[in-house]
Amino acid sequence: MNKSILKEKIISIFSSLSEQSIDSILTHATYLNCAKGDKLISEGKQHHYFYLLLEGSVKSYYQKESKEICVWFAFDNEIISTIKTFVGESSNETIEFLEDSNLIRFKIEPIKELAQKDISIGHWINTILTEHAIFLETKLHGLQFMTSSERYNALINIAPEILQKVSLTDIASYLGVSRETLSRIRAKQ
Amino acid sequence: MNKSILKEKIISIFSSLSEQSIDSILTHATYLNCAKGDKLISEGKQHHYFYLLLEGSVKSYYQKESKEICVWFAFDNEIISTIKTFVGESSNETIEFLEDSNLIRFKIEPIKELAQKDISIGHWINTILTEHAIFLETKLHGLQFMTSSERYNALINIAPEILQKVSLTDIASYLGVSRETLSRIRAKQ
DNA sequence: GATTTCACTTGACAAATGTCACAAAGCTAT
DNA sequence: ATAGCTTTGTGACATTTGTCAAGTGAAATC
Repeated sequence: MNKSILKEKIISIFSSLSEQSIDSILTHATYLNCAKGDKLISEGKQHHYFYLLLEGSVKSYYQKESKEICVWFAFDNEIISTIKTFVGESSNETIEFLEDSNLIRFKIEPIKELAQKDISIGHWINTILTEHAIFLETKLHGLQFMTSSERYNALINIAPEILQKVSLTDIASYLGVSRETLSRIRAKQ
Repeated sequence: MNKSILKEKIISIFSSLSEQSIDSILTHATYLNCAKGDKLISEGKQHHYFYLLLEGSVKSYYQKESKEICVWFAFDNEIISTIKTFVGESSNETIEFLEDSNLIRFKIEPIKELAQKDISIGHWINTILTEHAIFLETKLHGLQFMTSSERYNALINIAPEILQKVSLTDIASYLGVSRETLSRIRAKQ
């Protein structure tokens, strides 16, 4: 994919940014292809990039003994990062591809420096952080407020495509129930 | 409390900001006293301010039928807001004082406008958002990863003062267990 | 086409937690 | 001090969910 097609796509996704700001961001961007099963960010490690997932899907999970507990999933045109690596600490999540994917990699530090000069980039990062916080609050609310079957129904209402892309095992851990319990929830409907 | 003492205090808390930035923020600030039981922000309503809690304590909770489910607590020198009201939507949390408290109220919109001009204020808001997101992730991780007694022990290790200021009923809902279960967890130790 | 592998389902049982009811202890105001 | 209210603790029981084990079905591999 050449730079100009990339730029088209980025302009449409980062609609809040001026073309000039996008140009300065693209200076620190690289196009990438990754295969199903590849790990993008690993638990316990620092990581100096964040990503825009152009096409494909990933899951983010914690490791608990031999089990994985999914925290979130991302699909086409979503920003991928972890807060911890974004502030320079080591990640507590692993991010893994659910299918062959292509994405754009951005180096965090230079973009943060840009944000110190270009206020629209600062504002853009702000928006991403805010949206992430709202996502986390909504998820927390669901875990404390709703029964597991309510959470399941809410999920497939909001993001039905998840059933096509994500295994029921991963969805169960995302919902905070065992694989078997999710199976029974689905059987009752 | 007069303006100069206030300013001293704010300088020590907002250490990342220059004195000039603090001055411009203080233009939109008011000193406030509130009594135990008062509600600062109500579920379902918009709210145009955020706060710095100077002395005192608050709880933030969702209402579920007749029960309250606590989301977070705040004590001396902490910033108080809800993400939803910060982006102009109506709150899904209620914030209520656990004791007589004094605080500083900041009008959100003018401060956001300041952040568009003063990059250090933008960066400061950014830091608050990031810390909040890390708090939420940690809480989520605890809910999906730890048993209730592990969560209880983690809480009183990190914030032992919470036992003095917050009722066990509220702590139980914060931990995601019933009042009775928390009582039994405590009895076993 | 047979075999292996993987994802999912189902059953049986145990463990954790919620719910309801009531008792005990601590506060508040008179 | 006492009455009344709120908070916390405890017992009995029901419900939910997890765990272990076995079974099914579909896709992948040979």
